Amino acid sequence: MKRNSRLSLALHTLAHMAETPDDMRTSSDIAAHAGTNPVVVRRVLGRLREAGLLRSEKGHAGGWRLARRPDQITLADVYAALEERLIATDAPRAPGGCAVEDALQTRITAVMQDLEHSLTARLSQITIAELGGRGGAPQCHH
Amino acid sequence: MKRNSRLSLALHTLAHMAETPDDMRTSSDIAAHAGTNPVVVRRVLGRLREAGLLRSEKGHAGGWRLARRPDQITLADVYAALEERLIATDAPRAPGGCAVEDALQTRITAVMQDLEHSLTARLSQITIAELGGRGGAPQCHH
DNA sequence: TGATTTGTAACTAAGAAAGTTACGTGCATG
DNA sequence: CATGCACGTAACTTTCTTAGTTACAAATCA
Repeated sequence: MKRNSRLSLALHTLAHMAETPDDMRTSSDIAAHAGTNPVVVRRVLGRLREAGLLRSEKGHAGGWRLARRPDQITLADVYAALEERLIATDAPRAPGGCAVEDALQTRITAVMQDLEHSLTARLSQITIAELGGRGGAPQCHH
Repeated sequence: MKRNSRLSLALHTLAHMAETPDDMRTSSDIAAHAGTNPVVVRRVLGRLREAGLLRSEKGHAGGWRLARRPDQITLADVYAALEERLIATDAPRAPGGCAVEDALQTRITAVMQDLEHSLTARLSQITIAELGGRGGAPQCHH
């Protein structure tokens, strides 16, 4: 895994959970399934828990489970939870430069933010239930 | 500069060029203006040249100039020229796994591609002429 | 010819993120 | 209560990407 790997891991895991929401999964299971490390899984899923998308339990029968119904979790929730900024650029410089440059920077930033908003608007229309296959797409079992 | 720095550099440079399309600019000038290195500038702008957005000339009075009118260059052109994939994830694994996993991967990939298409559709509606300020926005000179 | 500028290769530096190890905390069960 | 299991997290290493830098050949024009 290389690019967008946190988002990819989160999406795969959530989609799986959406299929069987009652199963408790351990980070080891998830890691094995995703071909990665349990600690990496806990790091990523930890963010989703902080955002209220997942619940985790310690101890003997512990593990991870959805905190809401699958059709109540959108991709925008996931995107926000991971705090990824796919589009936004960072401000290249302090605004002390020339006026032309500042105006240009302002316009570019505005465009970027607009694009980011379009993206999240679209993400908010897709739930992990649809991703998991329970949303009209052909369905299959283990 | 850190994130999306190639895109940011390209956008700033093109926007500036859109304001005064007849000026020939050297990579040194552009680098100084952008707070970076001439070689980096040539690397980024080289991609834009390969995509037919810019022309460069060697020698004494050489430099860089737009290859088309500013209102004929869209942000989608720039995005494509830089071959950035803001959204797409790479395929996490070979498709030899279980059927459920493959179906899920297919669905996630489809969503990603859909998002990428939405993005480029939006990008194609914005020209660098608008970015530069000649598209209805308040205008200013050096 | 000589100054100037692009084109590019080769290398170094810096940063981000995954992977790994280790260990503390909490919980269920025998 | 003791044990085993699973999360939570810190600290470190590894890997990858990309910017930065140096160097030099090729091209252009006064």
